[in-house]
Amino acid sequence: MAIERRSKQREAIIENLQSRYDHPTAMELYLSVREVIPNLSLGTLYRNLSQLEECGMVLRIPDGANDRFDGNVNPHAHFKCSDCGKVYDLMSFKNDTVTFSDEIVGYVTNYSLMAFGMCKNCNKSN
Amino acid sequence: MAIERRSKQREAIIENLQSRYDHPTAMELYLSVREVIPNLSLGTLYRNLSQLEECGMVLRIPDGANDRFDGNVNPHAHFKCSDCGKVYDLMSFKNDTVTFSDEIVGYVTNYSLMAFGMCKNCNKSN
DNA sequence: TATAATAACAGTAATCATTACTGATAAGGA
DNA sequence: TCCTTATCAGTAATGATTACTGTTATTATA
Repeated sequence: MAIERRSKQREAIIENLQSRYDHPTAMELYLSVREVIPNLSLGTLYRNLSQLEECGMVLRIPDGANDRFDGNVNPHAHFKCSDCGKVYDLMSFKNDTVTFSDEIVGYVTNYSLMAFGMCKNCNKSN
Repeated sequence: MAIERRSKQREAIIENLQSRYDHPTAMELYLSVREVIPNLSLGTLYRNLSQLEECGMVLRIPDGANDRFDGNVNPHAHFKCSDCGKVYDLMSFKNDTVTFSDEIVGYVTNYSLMAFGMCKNCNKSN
């Protein structure tokens, strides 16, 4: 269902997400938004994240069973540390070195690139 | 734990995976391998997939809560149809058109690139 | 500004892929 | 052949996400 009304819960969620540069999981975001709206429901958070993703205001970063969310909706690459699990924005490759702004954030050992769209078969039948 | 002994279950799993070019989920693979080993346990499949991934014989393709598996361990890009959910190998981009071998498989509307490795902080402390 | 329709909410139960556990089986070295 | 223990089958537990139910609050209209 599309967004039809405003709610302070949704506005707190998007505001929180746009004010940070880490890539919180649903639970991390939940705990953070609860500091502003203490009785925010987890179901409400999930529902709003899905709505906001659908209307292009939030980017979902697939990360196993624990997706992450990003207020920066320009599609851009990410780097996940296999050791601590943190997810960084990834701006450029240079050999095996990842550069973000002017700072090296880590060393790539593997990657996963998934493109989304519509395959030829489905395009034909629709 | 590393692999130390052979088992017909594990061999059936890797053989099945290497003989196909779709990208089965754990359940799809389970149902397929059960045609050879009817009493294969789902837990055994998951345990072996994790072991095989760890020792580099199987590639895990992150796909939400429903990961997919690939017997082709050369890291390579994938294309997922948002309509039918099928996952194709993706060999090259050309404008918005995806080409696999000589055949167009679909039209890209979005993508997700996640690089894995070790971040600077963890690299320092290890 | 009041009223009414219903989107959105809080709280909670259900779902479902995956992981962990337990006792049995079998690989492979001595 | 015997023994150690990796691996197994079967099943219970976990945990993120989704669905459901009754309540609240947004917003169009009178």
